[in-house]
Amino acid sequence: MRQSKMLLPTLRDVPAEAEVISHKLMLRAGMIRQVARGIYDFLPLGVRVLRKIERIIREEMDRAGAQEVLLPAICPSELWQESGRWEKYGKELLRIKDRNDREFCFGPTHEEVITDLVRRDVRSYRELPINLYQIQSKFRDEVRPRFGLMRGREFIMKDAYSFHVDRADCDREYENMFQTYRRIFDRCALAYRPVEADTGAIGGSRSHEFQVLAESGEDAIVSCNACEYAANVEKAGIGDGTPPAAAEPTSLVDVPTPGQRTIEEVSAFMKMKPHRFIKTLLYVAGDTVVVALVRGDHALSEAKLKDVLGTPGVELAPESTVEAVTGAPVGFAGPIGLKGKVRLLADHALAGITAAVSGANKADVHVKGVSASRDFPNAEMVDLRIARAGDRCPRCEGTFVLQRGIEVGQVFYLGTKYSEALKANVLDGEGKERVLEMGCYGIGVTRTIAAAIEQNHDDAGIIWPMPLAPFHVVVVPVNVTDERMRTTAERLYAELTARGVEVLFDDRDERPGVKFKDADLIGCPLRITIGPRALEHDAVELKRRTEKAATEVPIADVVEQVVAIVKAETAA
RNA sequence: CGGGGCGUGGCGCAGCCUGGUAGCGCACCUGCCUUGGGUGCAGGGGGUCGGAGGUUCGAAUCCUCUCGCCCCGACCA
Repeated sequence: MRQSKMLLPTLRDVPAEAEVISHKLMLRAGMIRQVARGIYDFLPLGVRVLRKIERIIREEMDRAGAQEVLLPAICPSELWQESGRWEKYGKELLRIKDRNDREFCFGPTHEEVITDLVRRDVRSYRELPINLYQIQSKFRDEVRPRFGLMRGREFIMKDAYSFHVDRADCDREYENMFQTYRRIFDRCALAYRPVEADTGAIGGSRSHEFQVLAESGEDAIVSCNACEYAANVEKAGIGDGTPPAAAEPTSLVDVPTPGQRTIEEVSAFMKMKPHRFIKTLLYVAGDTVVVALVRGDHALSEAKLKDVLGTPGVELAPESTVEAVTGAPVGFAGPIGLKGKVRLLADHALAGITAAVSGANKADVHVKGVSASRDFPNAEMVDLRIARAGDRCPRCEGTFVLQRGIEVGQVFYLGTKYSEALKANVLDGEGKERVLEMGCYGIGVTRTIAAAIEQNHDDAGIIWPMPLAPFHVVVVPVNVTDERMRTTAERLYAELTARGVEVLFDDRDERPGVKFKDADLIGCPLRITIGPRALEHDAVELKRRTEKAATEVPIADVVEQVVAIVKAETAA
């Protein structure tokens, strides 16, 4: 591609809208432009990178035995009514009506549509297993789109859905997809970790996220410093900590704490460390009220609470419920003397705690001397808290380190959640109807681009790994008005292109400095510079984007060298 | 949805407090110069100051409403 002809508007200044590095660099490099909140144009350079990732995904999904389909972006509400998600998905579902007032949504994910397809066209166990995938724009009317491509309202996703006659086969495919995802992200040259994850709104029972490690990541993950265990903090199992020193229960004493509601406030007011407190949180799950206790310095994981309760979701109880159950305004709840039948759950870290402080279920009063065994013996002891650095690994003697990650992919074991709702059955070998077991597997394609840049850049710009690079090499004649430089560059451009190398040819009549700055910003892995110095000995300069210095290569050899490097670094 | 901030040529900004008819850098166009890390000189084009209403002789500037965008908290690929 000739740069003089390419729509490649690089920017010297960073548009004010951008905050994180990937967003800034994509704007500056002329890859994307914002059209509306969370909605972007892809310019030619951006599209080239997008296609690279898509290609890797297609190759690996096909290799894994999946088949590509293309489902509609616009989905009829009826299917979503059938699964129950028309109501449940909430405002994130971008809804529209056609001219006849019939309701549709722009698909945020496609379990309903694919399950509908399969229930209509797959009748026999002999046609299974089947894994269908697509690469398509998805729409989620996010509360808070952010960070450019990291969280858009329209974004490109690879989504795959597999269907099986039994659990064992679905498990097999889960593993197959897990390994396929490893290959995909390995080929994208990303530093990532698969971590155990919550199943979220999509539903299901087993899930891993693929997290690209990056400071700017929105997710917090913990990984064991001794074994392979890694998980999202909201999901991570926590091994047994040191039990609190056994102490004789002390008697309960009310402490007036006027207006002190949060742990921080009461802790400061009473001059006691937060870990001596019991945080009492009221949740509603469906129509039952649950009281959850965690230690004052810990945070409750709603994902874990949800799992423990086996409900699709939990919400903090409204003020009126808190007052009805505790008899006190919000801020003074405690485990002692709750009214009515409520389910009481306590985090493991509270087992055996003595001389703790909690709310007294009276306005402006806390109580000290609380003892777990004496004062809430009926509480179910469960894992409720968000993991932190230093927590004990559930699998070994190691401890957790905390990292931030960008979730670029997730695999789910879905089970029969959708097949049951949509009545997707097949006949098995005995002629009996079986509800299909399902798995689903997503990759945020556009988010992967952002993640790749977060991980591969320097002060001058992007540093593409070869497999994702929009061009393998940029050819820069220092001065196009010089006859020999120009013709040499033209020749190399033609020869490299003929050999299958993707070349950006900077044929613009610009100063060398401008060209070098743009080349660094765009970040092609290789640069060939054609200038007077090397040309004197019939050579050009070959430089890697990762390196400062160039090496002189005879003109006669440079094509072979570049071809060899590109081949080596794009090998599947 | 709550809290904070910002809307002035393509991008980055000044001007607003203290009303007087729009400016700077970059980019863009023309010409000459220059050609190894965002070159120099000269000339030039481009802006309903986010929108609507109001105050005023006069509004980018003051007031009201509204729309958009960004950041911080509850969601997810």
